Amino acid sequence: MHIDDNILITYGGVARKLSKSENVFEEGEKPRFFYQIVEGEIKIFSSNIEGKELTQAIYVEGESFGGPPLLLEKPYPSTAQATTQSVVMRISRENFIHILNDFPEISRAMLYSFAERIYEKSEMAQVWVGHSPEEKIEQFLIKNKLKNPNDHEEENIVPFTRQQIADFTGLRVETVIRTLKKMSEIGKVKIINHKLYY
Amino acid sequence: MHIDDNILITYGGVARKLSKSENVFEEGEKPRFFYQIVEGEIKIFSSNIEGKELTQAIYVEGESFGGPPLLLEKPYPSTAQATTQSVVMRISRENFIHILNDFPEISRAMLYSFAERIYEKSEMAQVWVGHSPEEKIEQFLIKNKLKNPNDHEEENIVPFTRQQIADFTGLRVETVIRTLKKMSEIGKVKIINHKLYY
DNA sequence: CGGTTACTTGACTAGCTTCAAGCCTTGTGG
DNA sequence: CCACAAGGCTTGAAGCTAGTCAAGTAACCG
Repeated sequence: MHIDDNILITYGGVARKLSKSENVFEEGEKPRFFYQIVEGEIKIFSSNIEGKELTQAIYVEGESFGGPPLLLEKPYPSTAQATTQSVVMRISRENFIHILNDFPEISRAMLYSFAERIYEKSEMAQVWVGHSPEEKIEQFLIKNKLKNPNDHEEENIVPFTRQQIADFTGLRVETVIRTLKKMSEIGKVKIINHKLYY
Repeated sequence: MHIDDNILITYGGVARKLSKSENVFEEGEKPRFFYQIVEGEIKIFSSNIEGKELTQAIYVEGESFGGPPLLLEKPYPSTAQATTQSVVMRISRENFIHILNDFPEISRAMLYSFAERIYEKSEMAQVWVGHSPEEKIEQFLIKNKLKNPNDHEEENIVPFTRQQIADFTGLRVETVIRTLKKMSEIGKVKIINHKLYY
């Protein structure tokens, strides 16, 4: 889902710069804006009382986020945080709805984009059904590989740290490390100089 | 999300009766139809190799399901199964898209319905973040209570079997039973005559 | 009232988490 | 260009606890 920047600006869109680790919005807050990433990377996560995080998604340049809670006017179920210095454009709920009304094709694109997100989240369940760490990690790697269809020919570097894999799968770093080691021994992944290939 | 039955019929909708435990579609299949429940209850779940199931959602009369994979033309990530004798109406992808084009208000309602489903799935993550069984079960019960806003005054019966709670939370029945017992001892839930109140 | 489904309990085990400590890699500033 | 800081990775040992298996008991439905 990507709305042309010019349209956003016409409807009152304002760009804002975020430093690394800065939050765009936080779990529990009431939504006020629609956000689209101009530059950088935004991570969506929820956390429990002990501070453990579960990463729900990572969005990059051109993608939008926070739409569903905004439309429904329900508090954010998760926090959005810049993982790197970023620039996001934001626009009020009111104007966002004007755009949906004025541009049926954007409305339609949004429907497909939401469908995509539901589909991804269902797939994510596959990661969570897996009872062994190996199953979870493998599902995660598979899901991720499918997202980069150019790369299906050979093993490619996995652009995640062990901690990120842990946050996505709900495992501990140490478990991820030990499991990946085991997986590399049986040839399911390659680890060269600490870098992970799948 | 509910489309008027007459509209569905006008666009070639056909009703089909399902016995208990019969599948509407299965994980991996290619979607061909849009489904809406006329009567009964449909459970959506994914399973791993060992046959363990994770329930993703339960839909009832008037609700539709299977939309996202159909729109995206991607294989079903989960299986849909009647939990009780049911009747579902189905309509081809082509005609479903005609409806979306012919009725902008249905298209809009669908967008909000998808937003709702994304929101619910994000909330569901809260269930999975919880590392202790107690945390998971409590999150599940909270989520469920919020869905019945009429019932917020006192403790109400929980309309799920322990097995269903287990399938939703990814725990084992025995663990659910033992945890609920513990929770009833500290007053978080009530168990009267094997029935659960929260 | 008989059969089926749901619930319960106990004992045991595997393996994930936790804690603690140390190593490697990368980027930055002098 | 080098040194050092910071973040990421790795390892070991020990404990906890959810899962498993097995064997019941209780409730519900026709």
